[in-house]
Amino acid sequence: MQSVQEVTATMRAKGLRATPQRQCIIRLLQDNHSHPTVESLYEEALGEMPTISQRTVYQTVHDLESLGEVRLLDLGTGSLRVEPNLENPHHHLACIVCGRVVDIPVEFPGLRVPDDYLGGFSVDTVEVVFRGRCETCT
Amino acid sequence: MQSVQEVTATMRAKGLRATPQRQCIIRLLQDNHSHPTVESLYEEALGEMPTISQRTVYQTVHDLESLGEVRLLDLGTGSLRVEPNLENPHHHLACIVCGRVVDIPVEFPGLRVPDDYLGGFSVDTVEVVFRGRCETCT
DNA sequence: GACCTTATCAGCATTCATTGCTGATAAGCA
DNA sequence: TGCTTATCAGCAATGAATGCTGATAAGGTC
Repeated sequence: MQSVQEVTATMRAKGLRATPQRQCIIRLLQDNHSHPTVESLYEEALGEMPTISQRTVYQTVHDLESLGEVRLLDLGTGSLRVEPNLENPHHHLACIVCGRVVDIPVEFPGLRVPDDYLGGFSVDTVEVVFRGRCETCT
Repeated sequence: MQSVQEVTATMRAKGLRATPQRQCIIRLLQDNHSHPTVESLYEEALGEMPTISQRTVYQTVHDLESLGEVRLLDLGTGSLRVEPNLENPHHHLACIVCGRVVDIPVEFPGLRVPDDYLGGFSVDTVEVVFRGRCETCT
């Protein structure tokens, strides 16, 4: 995602208000490669804004998705995860025990649906998920 | 998955009881390529067994997973989907609108995590999900 | 800087998928 | 046929996510 200044500018350009709550969440997502859940984002935000509500975090994260600043991942870990790193295309490696997710910044050429199997589908995205156990969960 | 007879034999061998409810669900899954949700399986089962409970369907489906007869997929469509086709390795194409899932029986060579990025992870499975819109949802 | 309009917020209730729990039932063995 | 005990039905409970509403404050205007 872009810098806090750029994102807030984009929000204002779209008629959205750059509230302290939103700026706080945007700040917490800067250079964040931990794929946080909304819950963990919320808990971090509580440190800076003791009255922020979980609802606001959900809303903000969805707003940021609409603006194209983050992606919301469902990797089967039970809850939504926020992915602010859209600049470098990559795939994911997820721990089936603790839910930790790390980026695999590799492109796999030839990863497309053969025409025979398309059956009228129009494909937008390809997602590769490697699953296993991380070092501490082995 | 194997035939109804084979699966029930496997269950008995493992000390599980082959109840009519379980046999009904196993039958509904035979040659089923629709990736049904538990809810839809339950509704189909109600036609044959009007008193079966959703809870039983959940339990049975998990039991079948433990026996290695089915896989339970979370493709981000909001609910669990049952995959009885484990014989032919394949990936998935999912409609982001209606949740329909079809198999893509293609293997992609070279789909592995480069050692540089493993970081102590031991990888068990690779899953490729193509997302888009199916013909009727376009 | 003060004012006003209205998007946003906090907090709570609600939904939906899934799992926990318990007395009653029936599968499969002797 | 009878007995033991896994399984079932039905309901309550959990957890993630969303809907709702009065109160609040962001940001443009004067």
